[in-house]
Amino acid sequence: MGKYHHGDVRNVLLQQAENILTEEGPAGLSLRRLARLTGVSEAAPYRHFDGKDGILAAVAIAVFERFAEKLEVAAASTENHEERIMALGAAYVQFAVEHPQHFRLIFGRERPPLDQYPELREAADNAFEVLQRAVTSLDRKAEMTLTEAATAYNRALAAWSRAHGIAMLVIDGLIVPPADQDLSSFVLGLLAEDLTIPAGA
Amino acid sequence: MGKYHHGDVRNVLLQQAENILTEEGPAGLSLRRLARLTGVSEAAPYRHFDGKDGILAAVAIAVFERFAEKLEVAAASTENHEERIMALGAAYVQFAVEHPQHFRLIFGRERPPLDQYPELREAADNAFEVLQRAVTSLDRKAEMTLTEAATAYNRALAAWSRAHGIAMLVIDGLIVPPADQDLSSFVLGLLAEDLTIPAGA
DNA sequence: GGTTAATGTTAACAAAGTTAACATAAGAAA
DNA sequence: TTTCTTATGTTAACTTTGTTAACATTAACC
Repeated sequence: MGKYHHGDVRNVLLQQAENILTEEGPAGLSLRRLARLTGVSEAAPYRHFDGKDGILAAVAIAVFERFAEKLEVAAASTENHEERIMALGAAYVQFAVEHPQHFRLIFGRERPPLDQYPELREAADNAFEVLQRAVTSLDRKAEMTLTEAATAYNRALAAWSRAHGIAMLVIDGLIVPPADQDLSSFVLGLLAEDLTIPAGA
Repeated sequence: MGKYHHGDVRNVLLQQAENILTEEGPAGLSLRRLARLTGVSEAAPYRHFDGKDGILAAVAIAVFERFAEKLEVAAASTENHEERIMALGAAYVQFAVEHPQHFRLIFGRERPPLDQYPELREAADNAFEVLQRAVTSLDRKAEMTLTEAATAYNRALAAWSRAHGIAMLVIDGLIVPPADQDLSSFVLGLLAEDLTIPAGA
């Protein structure tokens, strides 16, 4: 009863890994369980991946790619610079809220170190580059002075940081979005909030 | 050779746990290793803590308390509202950068669930309350209209989010602070950055 | 002193990551 | 086709970890 070769075990493992991850987070993902659920021997995954980190890296790469896509769509939604920043921030947070486990995977402790998986680093860099390019309007960089470029870069970091912070704090339950408002308008409100104090103080 | 009772094993375990955590992060902390390093049997920790999560919770509580202290000091450093927000943000990020592992412990996946450890929840709430009180100037709340209070609350969230995002991204190596500038001025610059676009665009 | 609770200990268990040793399939080379 | 090599699977082992049970010792209190 040679039930050897199952077809493309690698992809099935990846898909299954992502399912588990979505439902239970990285804590619930064990190689052995993954193998069992996939209907393959407990050592089989090692033929296709560099151990557990290898699988996590592979999933993380896929997630980064989808994340980058969402960001690109958001960036393309408008030509206006401010609106674009807003759209990006909203998309950033939305992705985190819709796929908290995926978001945690690519930003959390369980993500394998970037410098050990070049493709992972590449996927990450690519996603962030979408952000940076959109926010700093790199296509006009040639016209910028050095200080202008520096300022633009800092604005990018500031916007990114805020979106990231909101995303983290919301999926962590530390910020609870008001129930009487939809998420995106809440997020947009936060993103637009200045630190400058209003007139009457 | 009855080397029973060692004194207060609980505190020694806690201290040792924090040492390990500082050097290797939560990944490197195993109960058995902790026990061995402490010079006690491998099951002894269970007499003092509710398993691994119990130890992590205890350490996290201590960290939250120190974190809250730092924030309080920063909040008390100035009377000016804007400056206070800045000081808080800077202190927030500084804590994260100086104690990345501790910061990750209290905000990351390895932190035991707040609703399972009431004291942990309390410690967390306390720290965040320092933030919120300082930023919304709760002492003047009586004079605020409802919308003013809501605005102030949102400003608090926005400022917190940005500081949190900066902290996360910096300790994750995703934002690299410029080498030719000291950290706090870099952070202050980011915190002060508005999303509004400069005049010439 | 004797009882009881707190605090240690050792021994066992299941689950996990990983590797080694072996088996089988598929494809290239003869 | 036959053979050699490589890719892919399998089982079995080893180590580490979290956790609990069963038992030992100390301290505290009547």
